[in-house]
Amino acid sequence: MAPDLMETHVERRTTIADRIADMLRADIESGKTPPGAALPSERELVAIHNVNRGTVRRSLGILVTEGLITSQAGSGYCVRANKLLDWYPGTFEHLGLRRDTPEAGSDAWAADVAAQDRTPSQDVDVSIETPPRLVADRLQTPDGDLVVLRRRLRLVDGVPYQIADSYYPRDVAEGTPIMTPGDTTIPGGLMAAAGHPQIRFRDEIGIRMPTHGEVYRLDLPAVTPVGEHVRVGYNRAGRPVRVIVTIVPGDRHRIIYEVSAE
Amino acid sequence: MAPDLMETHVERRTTIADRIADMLRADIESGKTPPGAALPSERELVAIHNVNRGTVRRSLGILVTEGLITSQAGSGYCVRANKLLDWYPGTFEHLGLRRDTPEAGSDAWAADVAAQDRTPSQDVDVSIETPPRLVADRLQTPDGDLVVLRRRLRLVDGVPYQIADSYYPRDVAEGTPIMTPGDTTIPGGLMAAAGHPQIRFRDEIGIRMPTHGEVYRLDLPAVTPVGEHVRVGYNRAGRPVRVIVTIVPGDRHRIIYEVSAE
DNA sequence: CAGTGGTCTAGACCACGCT
DNA sequence: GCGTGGTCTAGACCACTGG
Repeated sequence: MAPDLMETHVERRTTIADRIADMLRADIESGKTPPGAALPSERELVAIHNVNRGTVRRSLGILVTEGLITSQAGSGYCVRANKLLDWYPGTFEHLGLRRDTPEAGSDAWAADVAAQDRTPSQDVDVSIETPPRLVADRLQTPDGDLVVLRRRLRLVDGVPYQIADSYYPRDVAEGTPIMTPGDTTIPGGLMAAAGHPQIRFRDEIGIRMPTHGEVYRLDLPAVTPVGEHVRVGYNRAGRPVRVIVTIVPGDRHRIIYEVSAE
Repeated sequence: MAPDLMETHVERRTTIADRIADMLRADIESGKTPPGAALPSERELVAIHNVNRGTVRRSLGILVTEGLITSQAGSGYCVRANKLLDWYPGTFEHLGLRRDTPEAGSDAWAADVAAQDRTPSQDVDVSIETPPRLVADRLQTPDGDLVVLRRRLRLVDGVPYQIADSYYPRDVAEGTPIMTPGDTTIPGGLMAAAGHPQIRFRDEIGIRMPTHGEVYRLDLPAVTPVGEHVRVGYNRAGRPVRVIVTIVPGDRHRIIYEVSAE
């Protein structure tokens, strides 16, 4: 083992792997290893620090866990680079409605993205399915009832950024523009067009690790946490008419609410 | 290697460690290994499955990463149990204010916890420090200026649940109840008492992995993502008078916003 | 084809928990 | 003092990437 790694080994409660990770992290944060740049290979680090490959792998594992680097078998490790997008799921100014209002429909997101000088796009498809229990509970549909599912994958500059799946009771959606697949824009919003303008909504935000399916759809690097944003929308009669489940990778988003009391 | 582990090794793209993790996970999800129960020791699993200890450690590492189990050196692995707490950082009904209003002060949280039949408590201390840049930017204080920091660790049933650190410009806080350490309750709220009632706020929510310090203060199991909730509060003059940074472990919370348009 | 990360084996020593 | 998890070593084979 290299002497510089050995010296502090006894006095501190830090492992060799920790200290190698610290050095690599310092190089990344100082800009010496810029975003996109390749790191030394595992076997090079073995030679540099005179330690075992398992130890080097543990060091790199720490940085992968922190989301600083990614690995690709056959190629190597490189520094990650992701720009944060500000997402405004609900913005209210002075009791008036501004950006993503209950009425505004789905282009509020596209407008937000464009306002940040980036290019939005969406993959949309529509199907009829049995909803997960979380959704059935919130839509108050009987057990086993089918609902309309409008699946969206939202991209920014061609990179997947969000999964936004909307669930509607069949009587609300059928025969309305909601059933139209593709990235369509309806003035006034989908819900108003369906005769159920949204008057109130309730947002729940959970923080968790992604499922395998989400990792695949969003092309997530390992160990990136996601937000699960569940919006239940209600019509004038107080009936829940839509549930939107949005999966928001933590490395690409900042969620913003603006609220005013007068 | 045990034959049952070897059989599927070639046909599927799953590792031995994956399959041992799958078996352990199935036992946890079926309730065969209930919350709080101990898992077999690493060396027992080595004997059971006839594989190397490193492989067993990788299996257990998968479950630790998923947040299903915790490890304790000298003792063993056990199944985790954590109840979710609903947190309402901003709840507005019919344009009126309900729970945590800009005016209501810090006991809104305690009230929410109590409403869920659980017992809140807080550790509070106050100091004067140079704020992190994220806070200085939002308070619009000159570089290097000192601010008042009110540090809170919020506990539920004696278990750490949130870190809530509030930052105030010195002229706003000094000579007011804000400077009082300990878990005090001020009717009408701290900000109103200081002569700066909050009229508007802006919430930013980021999702990330915790820092080492947060892991320690919140006693987090490995690989638990957190939400970083930053609230900037403004007074009538539109001046930012408070920044609250709340660290919310994902395994203990669901964040809820309720918004109404009429 | 040479090099890379991913996985696995078979040992070892340490600090810490429990009893 | 025995068993536990935490760390480290020194090998090995595989699938994949890239020139």
